[in-house]
Amino acid sequence: MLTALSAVSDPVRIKLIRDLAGSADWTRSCGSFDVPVGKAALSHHFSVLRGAGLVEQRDEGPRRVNRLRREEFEERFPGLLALLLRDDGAVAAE
Amino acid sequence: MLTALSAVSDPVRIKLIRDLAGSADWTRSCGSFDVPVGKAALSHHFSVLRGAGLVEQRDEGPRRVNRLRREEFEERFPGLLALLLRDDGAVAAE
DNA sequence: GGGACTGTAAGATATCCATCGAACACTCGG
DNA sequence: CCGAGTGTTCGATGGATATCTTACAGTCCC
Repeated sequence: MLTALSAVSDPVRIKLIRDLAGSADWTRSCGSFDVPVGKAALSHHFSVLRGAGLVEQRDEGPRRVNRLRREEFEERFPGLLALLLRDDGAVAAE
Repeated sequence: MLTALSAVSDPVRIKLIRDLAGSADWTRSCGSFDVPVGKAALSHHFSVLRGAGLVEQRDEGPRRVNRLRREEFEERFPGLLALLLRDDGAVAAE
């Protein structure tokens, strides 16, 4: 539980989750997100999201594509994903 | 939103919230919680919870008593408080 | 096979934050 | 007024973590 809450307490990771939520499963490679960090940090953030059970990854040729684990996450932490996806703009405002 | 999520990503603060949820409003002074930190750190944690809008404080003679702002917090972050109060033991397990 | 591209791993740095100890402000009861 | 009790503030410290740079491991295409 602390793992999930910490994973979700980062502006970069929230943006990743939101972008991922707005795309179909397995359509977004790691490099396709517009976040202001280098690829090493990005890789780290995906690792954290994976560790929290929020994101699943799969190799597809040279790229690694992602999927938001909606159902699994909802079962373990009911309402948390919905909370993150609502209220757009609240992140940047703080 | 990040403020609230960060506030809630700490084992000491989660314990405070849960203990507070199990008590009537304005019945718990700051020193009445069984957490393994000194009073300076405890004061800091209450400050964070206050800043996140989760807790309200009031002076009552020499003591400072607390109240969980259930309705207000539920309105701003639907489902988050319920998530924290459910699944006892999940914090210690991580 | 040699580049281009994508992502990870390792090491270094820097910042944030949880904690503590000590000093201070306040209230109450002798 | 003084001491006990309660909580805050300040400065310092240590640990976690977000970030970068560089180097490496893949895959694909020419």
